[in-house]
Amino acid sequence: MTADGAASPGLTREALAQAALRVLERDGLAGLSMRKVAAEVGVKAASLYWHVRNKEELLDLLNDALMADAVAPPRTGHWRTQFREYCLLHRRLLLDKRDAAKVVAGRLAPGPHLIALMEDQLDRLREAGFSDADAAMAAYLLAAYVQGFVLQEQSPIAAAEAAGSSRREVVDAVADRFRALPRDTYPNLVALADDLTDPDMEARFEFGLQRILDGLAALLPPDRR
Amino acid sequence: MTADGAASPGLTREALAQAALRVLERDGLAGLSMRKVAAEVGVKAASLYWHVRNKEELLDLLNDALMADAVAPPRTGHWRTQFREYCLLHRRLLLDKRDAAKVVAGRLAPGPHLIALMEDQLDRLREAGFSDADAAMAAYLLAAYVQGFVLQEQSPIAAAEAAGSSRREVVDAVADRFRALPRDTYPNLVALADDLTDPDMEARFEFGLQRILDGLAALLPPDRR
DNA sequence: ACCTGAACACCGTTCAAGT
DNA sequence: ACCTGAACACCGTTCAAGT
Repeated sequence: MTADGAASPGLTREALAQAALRVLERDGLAGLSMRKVAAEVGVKAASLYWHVRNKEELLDLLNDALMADAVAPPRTGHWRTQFREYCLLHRRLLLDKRDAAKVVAGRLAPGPHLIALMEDQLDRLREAGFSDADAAMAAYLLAAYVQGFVLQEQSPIAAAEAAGSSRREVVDAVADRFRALPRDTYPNLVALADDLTDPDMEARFEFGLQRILDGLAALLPPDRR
Repeated sequence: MTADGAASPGLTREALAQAALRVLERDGLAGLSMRKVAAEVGVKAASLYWHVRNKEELLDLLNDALMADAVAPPRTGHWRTQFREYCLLHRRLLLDKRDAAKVVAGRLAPGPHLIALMEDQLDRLREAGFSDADAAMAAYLLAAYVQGFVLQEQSPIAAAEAAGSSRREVVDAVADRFRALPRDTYPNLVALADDLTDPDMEARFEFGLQRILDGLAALLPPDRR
């Protein structure tokens, strides 16, 4: 069927990645074991090592599978709105798959899907007028922001779920801790307890995003901002 | 000796945190087990559960212990230079302790040391002229940036070490992969391969930091920027 | 070429039992 | 009040052996 002449309908690395994706969704990253992925694909754990060097390599495959659904926003309008949209989409993508940020974080070998995304982003940044060096730095900065933010946003949820309480409860507990501090040594924490624990993460994400975009805009000549 | 009247020289939670810190430095986060921390403190693993609910709680203690060495920069000069210094120090702190960013990331319950730090930062931000809401958001943004950046920076090093190759080798390999891409479909990645893999993380960190500070400055009335 | 059984050296956590 | 032995239900990985 395929051009490479191999007839084997057997285990593909792609099939492995999909299986890992299902286990991730079901059991989270902490529950993702070689044994479970193997079972998911109808095989024993030891067999996986024929297809993959070790678990780390399986996570690389999973990483790329997570990026498979990434889409680029329409290439119309100001570069600022394009990149705002880019970051919102990327956050959504990571947020929608369980523990996705944890899988992606600190994994520097980009898979083919991420590579395609980077190419597109760099193209837009250069067209917007950024220098080569600035475009490279800006792409890195935006990716780091989104990943870092979602990691911060998603991990406590998982931890709270594991402990059996809701996100809302956890946040409220933190706010209460702030308010309960001695006002004379922690006047600012007491005063800003509500602002610090505002549960509207959407707004929080947007705030940081706008600051970064403002900062990037300042690199451009005034007529291109 | 102490005011609380307890004579027990036995295991403190503080001693546990210090032991965890030593194990972390020696074996990394992946090698940090309850059994090893117990051994480090001369006790069996099961005993730890008398002092701590579970491993998660031990990691909370470790988290706070990591923040114990944090220092605040001098409160002189422009708010911008104060917060630049703050972020540089915070990055240094995380970078100097093995896997520190991984421990800290996504752990939202702040320990006493982090609480003191937040109080100080909020105070400076408000004095600089930020509104309550903006000060809260800004503190979060800066912390998220530093943690996210160091996580990205530190994890691959650990992975490379585990695989037996140096960071330099890994980065070069990525650059080679970019350059080896077909130039017609990935012209930007090929052209910017060097910029994208610039190993000067110090400069990369500074770039993002300056963009964020620029963006924050734009929130202030012109005369206070 | 691909899969398995069995083993090795580990995990976190619980719990009855000790002192 | 604090610690232990022993057990349970897991891990990732290797390797000889199967087909």
